[in-house]
Amino acid sequence: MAASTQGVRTRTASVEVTDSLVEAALAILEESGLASLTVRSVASRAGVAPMGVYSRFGSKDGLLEALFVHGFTGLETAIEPHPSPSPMNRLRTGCMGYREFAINNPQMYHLMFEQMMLLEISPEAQDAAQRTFTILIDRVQEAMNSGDLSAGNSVEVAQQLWSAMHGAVSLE
Amino acid sequence: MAASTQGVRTRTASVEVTDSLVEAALAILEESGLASLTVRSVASRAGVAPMGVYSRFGSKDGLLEALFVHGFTGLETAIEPHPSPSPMNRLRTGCMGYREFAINNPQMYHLMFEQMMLLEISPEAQDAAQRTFTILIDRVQEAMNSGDLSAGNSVEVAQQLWSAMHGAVSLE
DNA sequence: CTCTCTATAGAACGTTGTTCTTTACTTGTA
DNA sequence: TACAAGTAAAGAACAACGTTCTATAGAGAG
Repeated sequence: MAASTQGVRTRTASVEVTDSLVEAALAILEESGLASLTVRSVASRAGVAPMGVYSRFGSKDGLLEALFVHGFTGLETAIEPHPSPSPMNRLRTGCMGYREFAINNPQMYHLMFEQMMLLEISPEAQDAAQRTFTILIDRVQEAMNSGDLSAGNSVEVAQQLWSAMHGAVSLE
Repeated sequence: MAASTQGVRTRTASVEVTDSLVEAALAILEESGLASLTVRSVASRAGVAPMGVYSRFGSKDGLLEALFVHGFTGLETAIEPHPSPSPMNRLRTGCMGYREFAINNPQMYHLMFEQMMLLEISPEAQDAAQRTFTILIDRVQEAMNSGDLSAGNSVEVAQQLWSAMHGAVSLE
């Protein structure tokens, strides 16, 4: 912030505090669950006052949204399939990566779809989710092009695939 | 309660207060969402003190669980298909009833799967959910018996069907 | 009619998200 | 180097939540 009115870059104290807060929140989320993720607990673990959360993220929801984006970034790399010559194989390993992510980060996975459903999410957060979904669409399209998957609307098929995966891991 | 030690049935004041609380909670849930469903707001709307919720349901979670059961009872009748000679038709109308229930009672639908995922639910509440799921299994089995659906494990197929439906309406 | 017991109303407690105020530090200037 | 100015953080404070406590009113038994 500040940066004053000049072009001079002001060293704004501790930029890494933002990362500390996110890290602390992630740790608490996976260790103790969403119920224990309070503004006070996160700030305390990060070594700052609760006010810090509001300076950086505006509100608790802002912090949750940062976690949301972080989660989708992680999911994006998780569904990045192993390099394989077979498009169908790439699609399969991507789906398995999705399942593993959900199983290994249950709290985070739950938070992500929690937010997606009931909290209105910012455009940039929506971008993060869309980007991940696009990867799935690309994999489906590849499989269709190679003939491994019968041709059709790749977006719709990807949607159904996501639906099925989400439903399956939720029940699991 | 009490009912004293004798067999004499004591008229315990107002049994219908329990129903009033559930009704008030349902109204607030659909009108204003889960965030507005506080112990105070429910008790106030039902015309009793907050303590009433704890006398009847033990806690707020107890009240939510009562709503959970109520919701599954409603879902059960919603997926009860139109009488039709075709098993496949009955399965389809049941699935459409499921979707309509979710769309017409979004808050309730969300609450039901919210609870199912993160709150440990009592055996009787689990029964209510199981009973609903059993109906779906029966429909699938019927369709399999008639040959409309290729034979297989009806439970697994029903699970996949539910997963797909849940995923679809969640994204929708 | 009186006594006893139960269930309720209403206040109170601890914790939450959020805001306010004071303090201390960083930063640009003389 | 010393000083003025502005910002960010610390910690108290506030409203609302779930929950508990306590005193009271009201229903049944004798």
